[in-house]
Formats: sequence, structure tokens, C-alpha cells
Amino acid sequence: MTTQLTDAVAGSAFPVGELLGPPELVAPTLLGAMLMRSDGRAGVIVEVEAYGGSDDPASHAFRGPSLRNASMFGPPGRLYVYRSYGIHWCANIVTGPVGTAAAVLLRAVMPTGGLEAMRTARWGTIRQGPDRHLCSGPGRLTQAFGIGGDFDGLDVCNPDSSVALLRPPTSDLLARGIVASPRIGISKATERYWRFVMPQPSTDLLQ
DNA sequence: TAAAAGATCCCCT
DNA sequence: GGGGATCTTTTAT
Repeated sequence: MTTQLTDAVAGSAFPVGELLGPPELVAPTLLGAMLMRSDGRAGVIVEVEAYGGSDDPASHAFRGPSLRNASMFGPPGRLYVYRSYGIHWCANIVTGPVGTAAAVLLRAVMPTGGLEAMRTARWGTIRQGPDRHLCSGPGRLTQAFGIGGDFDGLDVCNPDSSVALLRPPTSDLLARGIVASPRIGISKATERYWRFVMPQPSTDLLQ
């Protein structure tokens, strides 16, 4: 079942040109895309948030470039990975262009491949949690995929990268039932509906 | 040099 | 569903 879903969704490499643009416009186009690791771990992106621009006070880059947020100012199609609350790693996909800080935070993924590796990465082999907690959260999905600070700046549009972004085979998988809402865990710019969720991806994508 | 805030998760109820 | 733990980064003194 899981491999079937992987095969059904796995498409071509995500064209970097389609990632270039305002993050709040690029973000919803990432829903339904697949995040894939070279070792087989894979999942469909179901929840994202847009960050960036010089006028987004919730963005890490609001006060300009720093050592941490450097990747946000880089070219589109790269990862911006940072440590959150001193504990977790969070992964963004940069939407560029160079010199402009813009990125889309990956908040949740529906696991479709490499489930065993994800469970081990999340909980080890002694005691494991429910599968619904594998990748449902920005810190959880990076742990499940084994994405850490080393992956900052990685080109996800290159299919040969250890983490690659794949486009769904058909565009009509996108933009159906997508819901926009305020971003989670922020205190500024909460009036912006820059969080995008695809409510029921499994039934659509499985058919 | 110090302090505060933070794009969160785990565990217990 | 709610409270506490956790530590890095940034900013102010």
C-alpha cells in the first residue's frame, strides 16, 4: 500500500522556476508535492507556512541577514534548516530570489515510504509512538527524515540530492480543498493567512 | 556579559 | 487538551 502510494505520487523533479516567487504564493503549490530521501524515506507535503519578505515581522529575516538565516537570502530550491527552541530542527524551502529572504516552512508530511526508517529515527527501537505522529509537525518531520543542520543550503530540486522535492504527476492533485489560516506559534502578523493545509490528501492520492 | 523570546514537542491528565 | 522542559539566537546593557 505504501509503496503503491509512493509510485502513484512520485513525479519529476520540482522545477526550480516554479519555486521562485512570493512565499505565500509558492507555499500552496507545494501541497501534494513529495519530499523524498535517497534512502527511500518519502512523504507527501500536507501542511506548509510562508515566511519572508522585508515586511513579515514573523520571519527570521525580518531584521536582516544573520549567520543563521543566510540560506533564506539564497537562491530558490534550497533548504533553510534552523534549530527551533534549542531542541528541534525545522526545514524550509527557499523561494528566492537571491538577496530576498523568502521561504516555506514544511509543517507536516504524510509518510508514504521508508516508514520503518522513520520510526527508528523518531523513537529508536525500544518504544515507539503512533504513526500519525511520525511527521505531523515541523520538528517531527525533520527528525523522521533525518534532516539536521548539515542539510542547510541543500538543493532539493536536484534529484540526486539526499533530500529531493518531487512534483505530483498531475496538477489537478493540487489546489483542491486547500485551507488557509494564520501561522502557528507566532505572535506577529497573525492576521495573515499564510498557513496552507490540505485536509484529506490520502483518499485523493491513493486512487 | 546577560537576559529574554521563541516558526515546538513530550508526557501526563 | 494543557503545562512544562529544553537551549539557541538575538538583542540590549
